[in-house]
Amino acid sequence: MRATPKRSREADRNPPLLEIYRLMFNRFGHRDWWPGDTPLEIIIGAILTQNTAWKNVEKAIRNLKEAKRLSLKGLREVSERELADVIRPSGYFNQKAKKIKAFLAFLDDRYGGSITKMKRASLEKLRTELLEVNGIGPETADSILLYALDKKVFVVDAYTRRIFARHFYFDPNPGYHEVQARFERELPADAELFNDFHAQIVATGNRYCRRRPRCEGCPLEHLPHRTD
DNA sequence: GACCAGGCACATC
DNA sequence: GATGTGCATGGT
Repeated sequence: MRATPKRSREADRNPPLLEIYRLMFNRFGHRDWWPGDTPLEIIIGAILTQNTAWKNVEKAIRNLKEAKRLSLKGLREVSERELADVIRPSGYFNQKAKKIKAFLAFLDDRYGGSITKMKRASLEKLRTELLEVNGIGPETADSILLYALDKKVFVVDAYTRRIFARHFYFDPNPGYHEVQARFERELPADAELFNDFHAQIVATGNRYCRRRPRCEGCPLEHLPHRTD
């Protein structure tokens, strides 16, 4: 018999994940995510927000709209160079221009340039395909699947890992799949819940659980947490 | 002026 | 499999 790690005693007292959702929801209200009007805008936003403050993404999206490039046609016709210039405020603009172009090539190649057609494919098939697109990793793929294509996946981001590791749901620096699997196992399989829960986590993370946590006023302030 | 943000690919060990 | 590095703007 192996010695029980110290963490598990804390972990055993953790409220169920749904209770955490309720705490956040009571604090922030329904978040009405993703902040974007069309599936395409959501997909572009998911790429632009990689390791970037959303404020900067908003500027880049505004630029795209003003340049009339936030459409499949507009994005196909713009050069990678010009696209990079338009999305400059979002940072990593050369990389991200390449990534957007890679997504478009994928969409045109596999789904005849139709997001509607893409939507009809299965979650598993789409996830595998998206991960093969250069510049789309697990979080971006899952954000696209959940928020643009209405697929039932739980999106894990830096805040999800940080907040829930901090409150003993995981060891420090848990893997993406480990976290995702637990949320999907323990929560009711409900796309609307997955949608709003992730949004609540971002709201909480943005305000209270950045790399240097500011726990005062956090909806989870009263729960046990690591202090390192 | 340092630190950080809703990641990802690629190199190296 | 874990760990390190480049990518880059703009807010605190």
